[in-house]
Amino acid sequence: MAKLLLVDGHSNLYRAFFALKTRLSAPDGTPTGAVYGFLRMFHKMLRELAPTHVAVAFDVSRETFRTRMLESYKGTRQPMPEDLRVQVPLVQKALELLGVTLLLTPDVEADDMIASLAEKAAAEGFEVVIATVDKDLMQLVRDPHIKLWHTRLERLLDEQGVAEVFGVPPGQVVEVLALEGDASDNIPGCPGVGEKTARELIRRFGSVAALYQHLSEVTPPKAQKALAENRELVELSRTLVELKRDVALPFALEQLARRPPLPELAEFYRSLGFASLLSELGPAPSPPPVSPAELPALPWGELLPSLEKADLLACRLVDGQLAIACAQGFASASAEKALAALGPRFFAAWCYDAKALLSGLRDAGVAVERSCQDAMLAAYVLAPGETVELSALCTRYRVPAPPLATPEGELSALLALAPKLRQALEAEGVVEVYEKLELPLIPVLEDMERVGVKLDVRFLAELSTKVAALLEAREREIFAEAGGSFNINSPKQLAEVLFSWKGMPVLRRTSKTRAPSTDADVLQELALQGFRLPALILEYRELSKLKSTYLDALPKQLGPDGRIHTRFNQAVTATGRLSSSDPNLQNIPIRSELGREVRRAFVADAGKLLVVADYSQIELRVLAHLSRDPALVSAFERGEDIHAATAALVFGVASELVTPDMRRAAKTINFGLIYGMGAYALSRELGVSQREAQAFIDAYFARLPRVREYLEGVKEEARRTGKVRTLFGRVRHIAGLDSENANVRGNAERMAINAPVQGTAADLMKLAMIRTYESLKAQGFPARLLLQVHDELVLEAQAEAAQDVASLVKATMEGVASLAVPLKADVGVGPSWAEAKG
DNA sequence: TCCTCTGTGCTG
DNA sequence: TCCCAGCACAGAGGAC
Repeated sequence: MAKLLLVDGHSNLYRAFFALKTRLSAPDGTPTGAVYGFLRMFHKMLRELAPTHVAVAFDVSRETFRTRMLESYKGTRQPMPEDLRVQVPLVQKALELLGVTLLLTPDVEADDMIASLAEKAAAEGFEVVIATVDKDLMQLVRDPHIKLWHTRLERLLDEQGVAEVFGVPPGQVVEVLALEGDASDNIPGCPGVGEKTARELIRRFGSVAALYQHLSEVTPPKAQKALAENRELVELSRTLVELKRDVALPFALEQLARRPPLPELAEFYRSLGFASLLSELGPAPSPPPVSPAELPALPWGELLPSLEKADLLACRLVDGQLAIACAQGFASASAEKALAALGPRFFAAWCYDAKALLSGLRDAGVAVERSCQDAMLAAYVLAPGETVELSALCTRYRVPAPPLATPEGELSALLALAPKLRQALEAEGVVEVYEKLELPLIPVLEDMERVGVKLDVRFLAELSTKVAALLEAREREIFAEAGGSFNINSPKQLAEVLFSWKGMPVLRRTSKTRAPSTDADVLQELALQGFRLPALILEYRELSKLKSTYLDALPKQLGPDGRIHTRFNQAVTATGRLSSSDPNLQNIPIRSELGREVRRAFVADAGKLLVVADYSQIELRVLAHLSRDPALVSAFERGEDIHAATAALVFGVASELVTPDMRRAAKTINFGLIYGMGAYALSRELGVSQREAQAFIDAYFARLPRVREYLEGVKEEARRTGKVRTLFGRVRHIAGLDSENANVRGNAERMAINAPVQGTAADLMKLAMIRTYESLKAQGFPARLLLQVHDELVLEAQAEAAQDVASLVKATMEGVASLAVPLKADVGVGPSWAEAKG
């Protein structure tokens, strides 16, 4: 297939210039940093994108039709720095020697030229890729045949990619830029409306025109006022950012076909001192830089017989179509058609990131209830905590990396990786974890992400206003006490105030830079010593954290449906847990009273209720099972308060004589065990001497000897094999167990102790989620899983069904495995997360 | 300008 | 010299 690469010369050259400023020059002293940076990037694109046609566009004059529309348009722009200007002819010469067509058209901006050319080529059946860092070119990705190679992110963006990176889909890029302006192009936008507001407003209203039709509904009031006052400027900005797509093209597209580099190129590179770029030119001076062997693109009907016979398939989504590859080549068809043709063989096909694939298929109107094979997850269970990037996998499993940014490149990499991954899963003994836990979890997580959780934004806004007032009051007190103003949020400035101005003692230094620490522990201690400022700072910090991370940040993540759609990442943690991001909903406050208020904002939709279920003491129960310690097991079997029971045991008193302090100490040791805590950490935690802490630990192990034996056994196994396993066979590789450095070794040992416990709990929860999801579906319950917070599940159910759902979830969680101790789950029902848990 | 690092703090 | 596993914020300073 013909593929046209259009390079925005201007933005890429500027970027290369600033990145490599003053760091390179030719033997004669001419600066060459920008030339080098540009060419290195250019060669990389040729390699990764493998285009058949290439052109690079440069601006040649500053006078264009736009300058006439806005006097200031580009008027205030700095002239090109001299050091950069002298490099332009060098870049152009190199490109010519590379056999690349230059587009230098007076009176037309390079962006307009690119726009016109891209649309023409797309109409003629080209795949078009535009290489730029400029935001305004993103508008062109509206056309499904046009994609954007973001040279900074080194990522190929399709329509969805633009939406991810820019915040709105390509069709709305112009609308957003009309509001926020574009500093690099001197587009004013609306003063007072920045990046965040602009994107939120367009997400809500859709366009500048619609925004002005509903101006009275615009919030915040500040934005409404700014928009009302700058209507003309906004509308002019909108005209300016819209690219011209009707520039006459004085040549045929075929003239842009790549030509072999000229023999003089090598000499030219040598004269500039670009030794490393010479290797890009290949062994001989003349052969064209052709990409490595690619899968041939074939019409669907032609590939189909091969697909039906093939024993290895790879797939991915391309523009809403499902592309399928086998050794003979690749082809794409509508998701529906492709899935119908594949039938159950889809489940054996390999993709990268199946959750994204399933989600895309669903967007394309096809709901698949089971996942296909996933190279990302296979790589994850093989080496959790390591990167699962596709290019890294190619290196790790020794398969040649094709141009991975292209669909055919990714598909051929998957075809090469799949057998290696399958073999490695078997060799490592993690096939079960992959097939029974990770793959079945994919549709569950996809559904949770899609459903999202409703947020009461008005409640958060009110709370934010209250906290803002409290913060201002605290700030005044702090400045009065400090005797001057400073940025309280800056640890550096705060340290200056506390330790230099006020002369308080430096209690601890940070580990990375040895700067005086100002963390909560230090402030707490200083407050205890009678200083007033640290106590105020502690209060300020709590409020500030709450406001910036939760009260103000969460509403910004709201989807158009009024719900928050977090991402549950399945291939991140080293222990097998999930993680949550964008936003992280696994760290919503609960420990402090004010923080807990945030959970009131997570609410059930009308007519529904939230059902919350959390495992009680899951990790300690896992430890009891793994160690089979009789005292621990029987305490759980009898359903005792586990911390009180261990306190009675360790302190040798009857259970009714356990004091709160004794229970607290036992609780700390119980938790500490799971983390491999030592006497030093325990002494700090309990506020006792290290000797006393050691005595506690000795007493603990004397009463619970099997726990000690288990922990020693895990360390021994880890030292012998370099890895540890969960009850379900999930593996974690651990380095450093034989290190000479006691610090490194201690860290490794603690990881070895913690991973099986934390990981087994994670496995149990994953299985419980899969079963809950299946049961709800099979029994037709009007309820959906929404969130997982490691040992807790949050569901939303029709109010009438909520109690039954609660019973089902509880039974499912408790019955997920039969351990040496019972599993216990507590459930609650309520209108909000806070109330359902209470 | 954007990106990365650092310190800090929230959760289980 | 802190106790495992995460993610996100603000500030500060350098740069593919």
